[in-house]
Amino acid sequence: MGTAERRERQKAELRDQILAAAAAIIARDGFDALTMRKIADAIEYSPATLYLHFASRDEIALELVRNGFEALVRHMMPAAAETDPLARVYAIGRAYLEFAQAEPQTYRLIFMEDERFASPIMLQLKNDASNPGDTAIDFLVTTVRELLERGIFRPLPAEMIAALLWSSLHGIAALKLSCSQYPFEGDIAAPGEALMEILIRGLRA
Amino acid sequence: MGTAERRERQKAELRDQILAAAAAIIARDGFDALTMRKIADAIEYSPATLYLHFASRDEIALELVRNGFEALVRHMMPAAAETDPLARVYAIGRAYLEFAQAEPQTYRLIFMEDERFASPIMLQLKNDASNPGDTAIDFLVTTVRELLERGIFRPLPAEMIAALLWSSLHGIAALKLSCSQYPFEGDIAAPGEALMEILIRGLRA
DNA sequence: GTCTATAAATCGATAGAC
DNA sequence: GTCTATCGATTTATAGAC
Repeated sequence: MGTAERRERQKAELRDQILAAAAAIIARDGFDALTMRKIADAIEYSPATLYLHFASRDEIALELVRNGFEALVRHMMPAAAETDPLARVYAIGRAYLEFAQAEPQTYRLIFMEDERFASPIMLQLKNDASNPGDTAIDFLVTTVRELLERGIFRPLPAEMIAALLWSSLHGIAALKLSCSQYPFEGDIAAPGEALMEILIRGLRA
Repeated sequence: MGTAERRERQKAELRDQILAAAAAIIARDGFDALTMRKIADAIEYSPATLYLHFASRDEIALELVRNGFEALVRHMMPAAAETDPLARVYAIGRAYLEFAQAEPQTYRLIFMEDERFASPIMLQLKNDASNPGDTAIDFLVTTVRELLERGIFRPLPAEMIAALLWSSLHGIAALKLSCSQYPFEGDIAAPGEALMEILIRGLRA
């Protein structure tokens, strides 16, 4: 445990502190409220110090999008463990909407903010086949494939079905976050359930 | 035609010029790029002049949201004229997605930007029964009612069905605008069509 | 490493001359 | 009615002292 290691560790710790403070600011006041000064105040360092760990505000934001996306995937993990594929679709959808409501600013940051931040993650999702099953959309595609193989769903492209299921749920979540009073008042779990029922009925063989 | 009338007219004209310039800026660079200075430059007046017609930047934004929403409704009018109710649902959905793609920044401004701007419009939509059939969501609710009365759709609350149809289409549009490459590459008309088919199949009696 | 101090830019909005 | 001039606050990011 030399001096170098301790320094490395402390540096990483401060980096994490920065990210945690930034995440807290976004969670409380939204992405636009994220400024270097506020982060610096929160961790009780000077703004200049932040630039020793991140090149710019955008770099912090991008890291937060990555972390946020991981949190979303983590939140959906239990649902992906459900054995019955049809029940799994429901469970995944429920978990997805739960996350959107529980961490609205994180959800917003990932999917509704600047395309500059969301796109890199999404494109990685599209191109990176290194961790099949570990990404959110793969949960859905895999499950849809299972339902297709069992003849429960009509023969349609699995990726298309998954994309439509996803985007439909996103529609509810996004509308709720952009206009909390209409057309969905209160919790979106019920409309989410109704939507999934309709969609799955429409997809059945 | 006295002097007073001319002055009134000229004042109204300048007001329209301001709104048009603001709309152009948003269409080109998005809502965040809308600043009083840029508007002033565009119409070749000083920033101070803007405050003779609008109290604040927010007031201009709110007016643009109103205008944008009207443009959306106008774009959907032809679809609402379709006689067959089932074909009308498709036509309304198509027109909706068309608008989102044709005027992405307007769509964004209405539904995906600050809730402060969207909500007043949406709440008006919710509470104002003065112009039934003249608002976008009413196009859909009325059509759904027709399909319910004819026994084509299963007996579910018309408002709920309409809200789910709308939010599902919004999901495609919003995802496209926030992440243009994934999961919907290119035009969203095809996935929109596929989604509507699945939904309507799931809604059939 | 961390700070202070500050540059350089941008913003909304206003006061007061004309 | 319109302008000039500017206030006051905000931002990201950096230079240079310690």
